[in-house]
Amino acid sequence: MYIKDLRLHEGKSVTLKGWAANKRESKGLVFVILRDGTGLCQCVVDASKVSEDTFTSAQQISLETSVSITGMVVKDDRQVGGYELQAEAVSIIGQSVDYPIAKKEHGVEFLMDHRHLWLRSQRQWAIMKIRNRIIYAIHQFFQEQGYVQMDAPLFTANAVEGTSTLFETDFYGDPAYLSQSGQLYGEAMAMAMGKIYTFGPTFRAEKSKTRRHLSEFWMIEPEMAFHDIFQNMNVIEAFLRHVVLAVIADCKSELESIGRDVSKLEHVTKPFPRLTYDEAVRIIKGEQDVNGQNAITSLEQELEQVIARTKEVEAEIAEREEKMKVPGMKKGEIGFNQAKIDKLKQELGDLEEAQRNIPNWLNSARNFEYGNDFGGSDETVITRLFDLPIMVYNWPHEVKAFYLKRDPGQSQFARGVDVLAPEGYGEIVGGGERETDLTLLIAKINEHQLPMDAFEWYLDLRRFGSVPHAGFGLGLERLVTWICKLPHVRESIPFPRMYGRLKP
RNA sequence: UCCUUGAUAGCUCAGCUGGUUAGAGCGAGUGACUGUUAAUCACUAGGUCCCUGGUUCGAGCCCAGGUCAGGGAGCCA
Repeated sequence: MYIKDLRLHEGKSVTLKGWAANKRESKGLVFVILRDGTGLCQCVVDASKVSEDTFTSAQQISLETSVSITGMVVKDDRQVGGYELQAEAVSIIGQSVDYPIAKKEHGVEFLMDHRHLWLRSQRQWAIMKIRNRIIYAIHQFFQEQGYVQMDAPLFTANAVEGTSTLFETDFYGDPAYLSQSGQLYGEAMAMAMGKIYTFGPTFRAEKSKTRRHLSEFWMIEPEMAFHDIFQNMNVIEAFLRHVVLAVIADCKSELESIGRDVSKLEHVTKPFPRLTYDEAVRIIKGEQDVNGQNAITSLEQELEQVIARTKEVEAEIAEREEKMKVPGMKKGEIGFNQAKIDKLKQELGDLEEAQRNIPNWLNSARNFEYGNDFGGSDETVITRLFDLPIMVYNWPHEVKAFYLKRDPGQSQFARGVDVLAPEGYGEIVGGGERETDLTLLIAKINEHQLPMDAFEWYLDLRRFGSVPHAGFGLGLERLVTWICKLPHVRESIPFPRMYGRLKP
């Protein structure tokens, strides 16, 4: 019997098994908020209605103790799930002594050290439910479109992209590297199946400490034979739309409980803007407006707003601190003011952070040099102007991977495409059409100083029935982060692995 | 690797220009209360002020070096 099904059993006696998410006690009454993975339910234990043993057990329940409670299902609109259990019998399954995560705000480091327990809290629970729905939607989309799922190897002999970001391991005495991408293997399989997608972990040893980076993340990499870059963009757009709409349809309450504004996500029903690199650069530098908005001036306005808000927050903190100095304030009121001040101080810290960052971003946008790849701040600057994902294609070939096809008309460009998520989230997809010209490919491998013998098998794909093909890679955690509007990727995966974090 | 901010009770933090015995709220424990939603109220316990060295009559506070963490850059999905 699960909490989500209580409404089917109104007026009947049922048994729930779960964990105590909260407990309150009065004389002769114990209130337990039970959590079973499907929802929350308040259970009321009344001393006058149950045996002495049952009541003693109820009193012994502490935070996160696991229990089995039998009782009558009663409708009660005051409750979270709309129902309440009036207990008849209570038995403790496993005690929980001094549960570390209190009903209170905690710092990042403390929560990350207790990730194995943090996952039980409501917000993390909701995020993981959404992650699960996203994963299911991804498989649904590709399976329904006739793609074959394939697993690429995780041990590899060579780098796909830069060599500086590889984790080296010992493979029977020889160096082997944890995979940065399954794409080259995906291309091989696409020549067997037509359309494939990989779905697995990838590893990057980047010493990055930002809100967007993990050392271990899950990547979805579709590859389609007989597709060019424009068909590729069609697939990306249909795919992202399908996933977002599936989450909106099936995870309404989860999105609501984490405070996500669903109307912002609903914009994905509109066609995704497709910009060339040249256009995108003009927008970043403020030379071209988007819907009457200018990248540079709107960022300057934001900086002004941040400064104004900082003054407001500082004034409110000072005012509340002054009030608290006056003697005779009630204890409850002191607590209330203290909580407010703590919140405001946190906001103040974020605002000060923004005041340090925005001028740097403005500088980097104003001085953007044509021909460079976009940095994190450039992505933020441009995506703030849009309310749905944008696709940027035709990049200078020097800044992109060796396997991307040169544009036949303009050989300075490679047919790569990046998808940037809105609301400042940045790159979630990178992909493009693959180079089919054997000579150009060999030249590129040499140019990137990659070991030719490691790529002989890949070159075979061009020697034996080469066809135009394209594909892309989607970072699952970045997608989850955007859809949930999380402040950091670390909350988008059950146990994040990142620079400086290997436990728990 | 670089820039930047920080480390004080189990947790979140305050601690003035260096000054005697380091504080609050929450949590925990005990007690009161028959319907609570982070319940409320009273009392109690709880500290190697991150580490090492220095300046000083005196260091939680100043200086130097280190460790760990937050944010950002580079790199990337």
